Amino acid sequence: MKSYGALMNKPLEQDLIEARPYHHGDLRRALILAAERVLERDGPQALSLRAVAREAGVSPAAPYHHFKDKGDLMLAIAGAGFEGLSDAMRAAAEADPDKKLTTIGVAYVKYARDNPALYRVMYDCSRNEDSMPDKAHDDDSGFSMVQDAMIRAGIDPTNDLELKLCCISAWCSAHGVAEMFSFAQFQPMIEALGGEDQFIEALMARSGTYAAPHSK
Amino acid sequence: MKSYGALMNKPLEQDLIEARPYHHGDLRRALILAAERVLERDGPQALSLRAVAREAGVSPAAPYHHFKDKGDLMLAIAGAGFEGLSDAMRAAAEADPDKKLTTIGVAYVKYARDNPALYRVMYDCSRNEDSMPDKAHDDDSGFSMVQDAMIRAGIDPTNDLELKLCCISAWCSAHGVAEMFSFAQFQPMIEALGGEDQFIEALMARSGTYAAPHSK
DNA sequence: CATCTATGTGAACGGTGTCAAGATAATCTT
DNA sequence: AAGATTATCTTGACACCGTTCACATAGATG
Repeated sequence: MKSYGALMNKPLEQDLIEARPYHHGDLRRALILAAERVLERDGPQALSLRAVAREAGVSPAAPYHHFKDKGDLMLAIAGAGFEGLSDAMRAAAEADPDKKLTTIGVAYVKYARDNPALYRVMYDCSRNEDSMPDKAHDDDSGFSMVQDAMIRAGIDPTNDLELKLCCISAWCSAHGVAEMFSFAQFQPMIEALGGEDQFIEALMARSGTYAAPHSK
Repeated sequence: MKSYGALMNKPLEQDLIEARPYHHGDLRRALILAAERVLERDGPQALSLRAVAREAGVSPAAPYHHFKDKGDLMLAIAGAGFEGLSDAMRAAAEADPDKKLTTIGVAYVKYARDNPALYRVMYDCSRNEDSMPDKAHDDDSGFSMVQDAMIRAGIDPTNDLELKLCCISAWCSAHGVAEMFSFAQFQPMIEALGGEDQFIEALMARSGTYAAPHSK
């Protein structure tokens, strides 16, 4: 028993944590928070299991009592990220009386821009464990908002196949912009447009005009 | 001197290599080829410097005489990948008399589908070292093909800003589809459409209708 | 109280990227 | 041709990683 005692039996520094199901702090949640801290501070390639454990003040083996392996931890982090993403989209949609598609798409991309490391983890681990972005398919989540906006944009709501195709296409476009907009070679374009926000909005406005041609 | 003698002073097994600037085989190229072999055989997460060196039959430190570090090797692999990608796009464009945008986009996505591990490496390392996808900006490369197709689609060729914006948007969309189309939750949709190809074509057809609205 | 189980530690294994020191072989100079 | 130079490769080490194991400890349960 040496140096890991930071949160042994004592309340966590951040009293954000309310429940404490076990004799030590709620390490599971503490680990996810620590992971997000590491992510923002040191970037995604520094996000190792050991670094997270270190940040949380526990031994390298401790996380294995709460997560099957590293991928499982990443999955939990990604889950938190997807929640934040869908919150951001919802907030944008509610602020826009027309609930336009581009409004939601811009919110999506801006979230990715503001949380680049987290966004990377979200899709990195959802590629490996393909269980994850089912979360994005849940009814109260982003996908249904896109669907609503798509109907508002003129897609026939009774044509389920077409509707879903358009939603998926829009989702892919947003993801593509989110991943690429920070490429160095776009910098002159960003300056020409007068800022990142304008660049994002310009891209999203051109990324798909879902209208009559496909909705028959 | 133990076991790394595979290509010491002897011609490389694959006589694909013509030039041999130094006293041992052209290890630089041999490493890139070995990396591609590892990538296809064991997937992207198995692509370690040591694995590549092992595959090429040299010691773990040998690559450091040809590449600054691991990222530099990845960069070289990605470079080869981008060449293959632009070849695939050009071939598709030349096969299509109308040189339509979707033709090129579909070729892009299919290349990503057929070389998933390589495609991952291409964009993984181009995010870190933002020097890379300038290669995709070279004049004889993909970007100018997209530009041509964009003009053919009705974008005003004299409006350089608008033209570039539309190209970037199309590029982002293709990248988004390329990264996401293999997600598990899209499987039912793929079956409903009758195959991957149809799915890709449907998505690309909806990903951006670059027409009058933006070209004024 | 004693016991059980959930949760933590410590040490170890094989893997990784990277580097410094030494060996070896092609090239350059004379 | 011989010696010096330089490029290339090996060896061995270091720190870090993910993971597992045996063991310690502290709440919960009886």
